[in-house]
Amino acid sequence: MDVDGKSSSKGEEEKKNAVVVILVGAPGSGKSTFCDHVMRDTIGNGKAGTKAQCLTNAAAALKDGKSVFIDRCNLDREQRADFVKLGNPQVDMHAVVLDLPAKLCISRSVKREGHEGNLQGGKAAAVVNRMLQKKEFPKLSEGFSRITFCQSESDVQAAIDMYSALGPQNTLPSGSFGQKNPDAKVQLGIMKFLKKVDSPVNAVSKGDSLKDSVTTDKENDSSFIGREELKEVEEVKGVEEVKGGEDLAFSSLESTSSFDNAPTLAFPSISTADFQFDLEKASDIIVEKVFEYVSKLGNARFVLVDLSSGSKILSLVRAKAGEKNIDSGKFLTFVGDITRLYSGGGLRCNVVANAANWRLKPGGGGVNAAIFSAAGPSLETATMERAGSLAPGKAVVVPLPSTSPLFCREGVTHVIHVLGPNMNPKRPNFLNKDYKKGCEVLREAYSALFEGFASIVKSQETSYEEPTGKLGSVRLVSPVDFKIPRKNQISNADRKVKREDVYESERNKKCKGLHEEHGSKTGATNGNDDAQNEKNNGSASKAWGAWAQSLYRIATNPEKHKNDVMEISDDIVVVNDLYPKAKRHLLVLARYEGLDRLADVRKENLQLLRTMHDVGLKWAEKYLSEDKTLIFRLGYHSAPSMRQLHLHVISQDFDSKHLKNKKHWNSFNSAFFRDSVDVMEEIDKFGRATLKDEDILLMELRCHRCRSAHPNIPRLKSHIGNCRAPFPASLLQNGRLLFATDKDGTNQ
DNA sequence: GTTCTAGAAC
DNA sequence: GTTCTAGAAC
Repeated sequence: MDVDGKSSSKGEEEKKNAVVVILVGAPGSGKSTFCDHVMRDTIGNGKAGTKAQCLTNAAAALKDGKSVFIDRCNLDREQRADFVKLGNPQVDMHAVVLDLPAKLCISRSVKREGHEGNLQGGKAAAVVNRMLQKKEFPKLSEGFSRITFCQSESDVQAAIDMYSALGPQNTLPSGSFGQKNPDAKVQLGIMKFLKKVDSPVNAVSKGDSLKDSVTTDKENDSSFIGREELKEVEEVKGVEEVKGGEDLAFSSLESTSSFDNAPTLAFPSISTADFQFDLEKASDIIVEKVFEYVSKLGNARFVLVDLSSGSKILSLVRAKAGEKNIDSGKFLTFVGDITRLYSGGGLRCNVVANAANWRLKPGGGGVNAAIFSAAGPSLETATMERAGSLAPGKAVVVPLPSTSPLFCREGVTHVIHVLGPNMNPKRPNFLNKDYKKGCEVLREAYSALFEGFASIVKSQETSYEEPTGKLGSVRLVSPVDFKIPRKNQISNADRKVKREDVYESERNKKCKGLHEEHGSKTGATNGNDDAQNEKNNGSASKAWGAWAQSLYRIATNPEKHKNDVMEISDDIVVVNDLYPKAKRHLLVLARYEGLDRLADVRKENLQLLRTMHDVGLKWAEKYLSEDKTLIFRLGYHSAPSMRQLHLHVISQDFDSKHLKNKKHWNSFNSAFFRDSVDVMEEIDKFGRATLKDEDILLMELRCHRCRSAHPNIPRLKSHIGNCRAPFPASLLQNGRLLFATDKDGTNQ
């Protein structure tokens, strides 16, 4: 079935409400079923036609004033373009995206016999798999006035109901609806796709499901809002695409583009929720303050975030920002969860503002509860070290410990708590309708917030480790302060000096030196080391088990491991990995006490990273000269199992009996593996490297060259033994991969 | 029946 | 990090 015509009941004037609905989805996603449910009559009797026939039929049906549903896969933009052209000012173009779990599409396709696409049996899985890899979701900019995403059977049913009920007199709101977490990187393995019934791990809905969006829009009587919001989502999608390419799982590889890395502050509207501040007045102040700071802060971006898709404050602010001609590249509004901007929306924000309470404690509700909960207990500890309470109109900058999920998952380096004026009689510091005072305090609050952000931007532009100290009403404290145990109650002025002392003794001394000075410490038992870890991080960081100490021991006493060590210097030790995961797999260990993993690395370690990289390069080149078929990659694991910072230098054949499980594969072939070149760049720019959560290791198995998915390790290994596809473009950039060179110096 | 994964123990 | 092994998947 290619084209279905839905007859408009009667009369000429209904023509203007005719609609072309393009169904977008893989085979087995339920496009035909969708049409069957919505349609009364079908053109083409369910037989497949050519695209040309389909277009002709569709045009004819439209001429008759009928609505048309296009039932082809339409998974890429080019395919859709010709159908979009059918639209004209009298005809709305809609897209319905059936983005159901791959396992469902596959199992349906496999079952189906004699379906027009001739996709039976085993081939179906492969075809669906391939199509899903290449899918390009439709965007409003292609010419659609409405896009409905369906990501579950219930979404599909809701869409069917909606289109079935669509009479000739009514229209549906414009905009894009129902797309959930577009960044669902962690997918279930293919076997799970085929077998299990549960939905994808990341299918989180935050009230933006199809039904919610539609209702919200009705309540707000505005299709305009829907459309505008889509623009925001689209902008964010743009970001996602820039870095994501065709494979979401690899998006972070390319995420270091300068655009994406502009310092960005995400902030909720202060005081307008629980504190009941007037929205009109608040939106004026937001726009006024953003206007003031946007020009001051170079390429820094500001993002106003609200959870609800029908948010009044967002539309007010958007309209007023438009009037003031604020650069839309620097000030965005965003609908979504402020604690999942990157993982849920592809939007990278290094600083997040919290609408805090005066006690700076978790709980309450709204943004404050969400941020404390998402950041984990380390945020509370860190906050309490900065300040015990907060007055209205003030803000406090808190660097996030690298152990915080908000840091690892979302790339947030700082949280700025800000307290606004309160107009709610049930809350502390109630201003009793005194909006003169209220506006004053709200202005002060945004100034403090943006000054805090400015100070972070500034400190990152210059040296990350030289905080500018007190700035306006904002206290900025270097992240290193976390290393000071809480009991050290010292003045702020003393703190900086003290901090450097701590830093000097705990970080910069090399193992060798430390060993001489504190002989007992290096020989300390496991238990003591763990205690040290606990104390230093001020949070429940992963303790290193006894089995995780071997690299640490080698780095500390390389002379005792003469048989294993290939190179020793003051800074590094080179060893072969005891369980190599490829033909060549060696480790460059840092010989610095306290540098246990990438999360511990700061800007002052940049030279060390460069040294490690150069040593790794030297060894890779040596092996490349011996075997020109090898290809090398240098990088770090986001969360290593073994203590002591180590750089992996690993050939890309992955031909090894020691590569046995998903974790092994994904730790070298997902964003969990941080290329050394990217790590150095991030440390240089931001003082920290972005790290991926261990969740990503459970991701499906994909070939690192052609990106095809495989059901299990043995099959993957037999595939990679033969696959000669070129590597993905992202890996070929910036010297992430090292190839042997010909005599004339060109790459092979 | 064999193959493969994933969690616990080390 | 690996090894061991129960039980799921085939």
